[in-house]
Amino acid sequence: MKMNNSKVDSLLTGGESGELTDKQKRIVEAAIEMFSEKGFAASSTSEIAKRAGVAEGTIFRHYKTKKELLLAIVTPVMGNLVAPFIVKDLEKVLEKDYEFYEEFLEAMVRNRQAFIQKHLSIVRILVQEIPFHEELRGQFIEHVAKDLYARFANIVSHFQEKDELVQMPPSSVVRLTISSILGFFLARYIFLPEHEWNEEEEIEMTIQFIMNGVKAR
Amino acid sequence: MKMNNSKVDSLLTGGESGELTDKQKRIVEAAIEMFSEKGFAASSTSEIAKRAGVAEGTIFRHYKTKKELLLAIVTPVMGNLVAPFIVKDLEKVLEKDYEFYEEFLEAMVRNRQAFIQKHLSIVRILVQEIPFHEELRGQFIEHVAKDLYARFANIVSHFQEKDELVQMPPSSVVRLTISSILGFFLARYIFLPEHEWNEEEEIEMTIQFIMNGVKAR
DNA sequence: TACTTAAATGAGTGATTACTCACTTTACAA
DNA sequence: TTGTAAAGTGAGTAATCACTCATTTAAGTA
Repeated sequence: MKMNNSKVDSLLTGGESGELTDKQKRIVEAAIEMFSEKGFAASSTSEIAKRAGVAEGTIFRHYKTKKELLLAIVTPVMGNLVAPFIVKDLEKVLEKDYEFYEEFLEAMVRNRQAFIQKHLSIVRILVQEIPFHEELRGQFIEHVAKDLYARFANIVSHFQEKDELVQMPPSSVVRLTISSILGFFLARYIFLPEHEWNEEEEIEMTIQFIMNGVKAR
Repeated sequence: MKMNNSKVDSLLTGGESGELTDKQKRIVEAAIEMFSEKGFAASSTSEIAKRAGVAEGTIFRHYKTKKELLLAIVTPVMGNLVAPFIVKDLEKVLEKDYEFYEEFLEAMVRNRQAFIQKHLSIVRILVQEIPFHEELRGQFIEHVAKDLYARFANIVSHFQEKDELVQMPPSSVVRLTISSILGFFLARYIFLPEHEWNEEEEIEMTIQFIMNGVKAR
C-alpha cells in the first residue's frame, strides 16, 4: 500500500473504539481511495475488500453497512472543518495574536489549506458526496456551515469595530471571503488538480485580493 | 410531468437528429431529474424509464448506453459555458459595448447566472459528475477551461491597456475573478440551495468586491 | 385496406451488488 | 494444553443492474 497512513491515524481513531485493527485500517484506506476516485455509489464492497486484502465479510464485521463506512470516514474530517474557529475566549485570542484581519486571514487560509492537503482524499469524498446524502448535508449545514458563519461573523465584527474592514453586514464579508477561498480550493483540488498551481503565489494573491475587496475605504 | 420543458427544447435539440420525439424528451427529462438528484451511478435505467413512463428498452432505442444518455444531456450545456466569450471581433465588441471592466463583468455574471438558472439541473449533473468521468473532465479542460481562460485573459488585457485594472498577469486576474464567482455559484446552487439567498444583492456585492480587488491603484 | 417499416414493449439474460452466516482461524486466559 | 471468545473467511442469497431481443403496436404509404 502506497497510502499515507497518517491519514487514517490522525483523525479516524478518535472514536469510542480507539485504535483500529490493522485490517480495519486497510479497509478504511481502501475505501478512502475508492470513494474519492469513483464515488460512493460506484464503489463496491467487493472491490474495497480486494483492495484492502481482506474478505468482503470483514468489512461488515466492522461496519454494519457500506454507508456507515462512508460516514465513519467523512464525519471526523467534516467536524474538523470548523476547528480553527472553536477557541475559548476568541476575543482574547484575536487581541493577542492578530492585529489585522489580514493576519488572521492568512493564518486561517494556510491552516485550512494544510488541513485539506493532509486529508485531501477525504475532503474530496465529502465534497463529492454531500449533494447525494441527506444526512451528510444535514450535518454539514447544522454543524459546519452555520457554526462557521456565526463564528466568522464575530471575527469580522471584531475587526470592523477597529475600523479595519468596510462597514457592511458581517455575514456579507464572511460570504465574500469564503467564496473566494472556496472557489480557489475547489478549482485547485477538485476540478483542475492536474493543472500546475503555484500554491504559494495563489494564496498570497487571493489574500491580497480579498483584503482589497473588504478593507475599510 | 411538472418539468419545465424549455430545458429540453432549448439546448438538446441542436444535434444532428433535430427534433426529439415525445418519448425521447420524457426520457431526457427523467434522466436529468434522476442524475441531478441521485448522481449517475445511483440512477438506474429501470427507474428512469418508470419516471419517463416508457419501457426500459425504449431508452436503448435512443441511446446505446446509459453513459451515452448522460453525455447527450451534459455536452451541449458544457459547450455553452463559454458561449458569451465566443464572439467574432471581440475587440470591437468590447470597445463598443463595454467602457469599463465592471460593465463587462456585470453583464457576464448576469448572463451566466441566467444560464445556470435556466439549466440548473444539467449544470448540477455536470459539476457532480466531472470528477468521475475521464471523458467529461477531458472535454471540460480542453474545450471549456482552457478556452475560457485564454479568451477571458484577452479581455482583461484589453482593460489593463486602458489602465483600468491592476498590473498583474491577466491569467491571475482571471483566476481571482472566476474563483469568486464560482465560489458564490457553487454555494448558492450546489452546496446550500435551501438557504435564503438574496440573489440580486449577492451579485451586486460580488461584483463590487471583485472590482475592489482588481481595479487599478 | 394491406403491407412495410419504425417505434415501443417487457420478459429475459448474465453480471454485479450489499449483505448474511456457517465455518475456520486466531488470540487470549486459565 | 485446553477452552472460549473474537476475528476473519468466502460461499451463498435475494435483489438489482444495464442491456438484448422476440414480439407487439403504431405510423406511413400505395
